[in-house]
Amino acid sequence: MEIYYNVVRDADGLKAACAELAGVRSLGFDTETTELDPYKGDLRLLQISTGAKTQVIDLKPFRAKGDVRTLPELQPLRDLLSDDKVRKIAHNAKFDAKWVRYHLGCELGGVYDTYLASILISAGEGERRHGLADVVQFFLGRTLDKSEQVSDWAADDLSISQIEYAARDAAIMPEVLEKLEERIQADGLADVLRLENECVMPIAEMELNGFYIDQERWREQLAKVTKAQEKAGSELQDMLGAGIAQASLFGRPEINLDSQAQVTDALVNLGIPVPNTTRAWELQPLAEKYPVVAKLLEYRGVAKAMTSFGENILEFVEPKTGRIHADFRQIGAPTGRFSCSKPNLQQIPHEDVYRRCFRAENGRKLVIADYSQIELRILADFSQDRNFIDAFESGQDFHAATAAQVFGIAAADVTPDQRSFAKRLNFGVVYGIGASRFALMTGLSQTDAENTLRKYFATYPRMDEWLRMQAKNVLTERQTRTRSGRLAKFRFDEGDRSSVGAAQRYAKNMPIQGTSADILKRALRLLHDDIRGTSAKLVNIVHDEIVVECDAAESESTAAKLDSAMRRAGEDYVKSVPIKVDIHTSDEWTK
DNA sequence: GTGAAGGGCCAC
DNA sequence: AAACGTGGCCCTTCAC
Repeated sequence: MEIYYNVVRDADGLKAACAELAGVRSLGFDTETTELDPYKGDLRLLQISTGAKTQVIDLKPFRAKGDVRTLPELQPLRDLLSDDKVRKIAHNAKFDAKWVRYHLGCELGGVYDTYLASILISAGEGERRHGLADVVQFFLGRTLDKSEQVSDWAADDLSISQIEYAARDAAIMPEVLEKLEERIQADGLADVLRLENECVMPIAEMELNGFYIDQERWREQLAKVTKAQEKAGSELQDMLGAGIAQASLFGRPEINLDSQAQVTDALVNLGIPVPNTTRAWELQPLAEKYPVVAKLLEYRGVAKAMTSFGENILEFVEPKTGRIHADFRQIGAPTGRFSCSKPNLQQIPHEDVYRRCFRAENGRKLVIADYSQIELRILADFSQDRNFIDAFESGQDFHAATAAQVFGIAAADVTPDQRSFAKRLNFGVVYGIGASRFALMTGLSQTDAENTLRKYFATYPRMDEWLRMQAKNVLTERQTRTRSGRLAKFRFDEGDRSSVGAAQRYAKNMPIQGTSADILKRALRLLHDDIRGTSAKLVNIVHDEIVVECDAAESESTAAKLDSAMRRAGEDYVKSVPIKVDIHTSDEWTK
């Protein structure tokens, strides 16, 4: 493909290029960088394309004149990039947005992300990849050469081949958008794509902000866990070894305590009836009778703490900021939920010993907010069940209210046991639980579990109806949606009961889990706009929770903004059930 | 040596 | 026989 491009290397050239681009409403956009991490490398090229002509802006000569974050002659470029009335079509725009934000000091406005669009179109059918070359191949039927992607972008003089590669990636974007838009419109995905596009910049900012971790505190905790692991490990080794015949000159063979196979063998040698798996919930009943099983569970606990939540997390601290900048995937799950890695800040244990290590920097506060029972409220709204909605509207303890209705007693008479039952029921139905699993979970007999579920669904008949309808419709329609219009398609083998069952449970859960994700994403955008220009920074999200760090003096106004953004976002998608946000301010990421 | 699969377990 | 949804990370085991 012939490519028509112009390389910009000075202020006059930039001014001319920006003047030429002024008035164009939709532009292909891409960047080339010397590293993948904006804290570690330089932004080298920005490519901005009308499709017919591509401006390739080389920042290297500008960098020689001073700090490109503030250099006045780059202002026309910043104005163009931050203008949200000018659409920037980019593939995985979060990447480019982070570099623009950190290295040019402005937001990327008007994001249209072809990567997210492609994922939305595939609707959870996981067989397709979504790299730019894959998307171009699939939607345009053309092959895109990505071999220059990993070339040396720090070189003094870039090769013609590098420049052409860079220009081509931006130039192709308007065409990709056109093809994607046909499918987006046809599949009714325009609203959810807007939601996703508007969320890109808040997430880019959050990753740049990072979450402060008190390394000293973390290491103190780690030292305690290390001691506990050594102690539990050697005790467990002795207890397990007691069943093994004294073997060789070298004493008892050492058992690898992390190997299920070896541990299971050792337990069998001790005459312990080991269940099919050695998972904690299976072993728990044996722990009372057999001290060695209790010790195994204790060891597992500390070993998990050591490996998943040990020294390795500190390796992710960025030296320039002293903070952890994790990687958030915006459509991490087909339901629309985020996933998080390197490290996963969504799975830090609840215990204060871990969470208190994540804190505000000196002179600042954390404002921590989460949606109260958002998934149950969404289910209530989808099903329009009167009893269910009433329970929320009354404002009383929801699980207690369920218990009162299921057991046919007054709310005041609900025992803690009954409330706990109701709570597990409430969460179970969101996942499409069955009687046998509920029996296993609660210790009820199969019959009692069935009766309890029957009573539960009799209490909430419209909810029962809605869940059944979801399970029924998926068989013929093979798809379902969230409130934003996010689509999930299903593949299952009609002859295979387990695959049908799995699809039916997912059809019940996906609209609920996915609408919760819709709401969080909407809230992030509203918040982003409301805190612009203040000291507040988004630092973490965990499915139904948002953590913001701000100056201590601004904590009250930040809390009000966060509360308002989350509430409005909830009310955008849930109309007939009140939205409740629990919010508090703290020095640390604790309750 | 490297990578995939499976078990186990952390979060919501 | 079993079946409670979504992730990521660490470990062992096993194949290449």
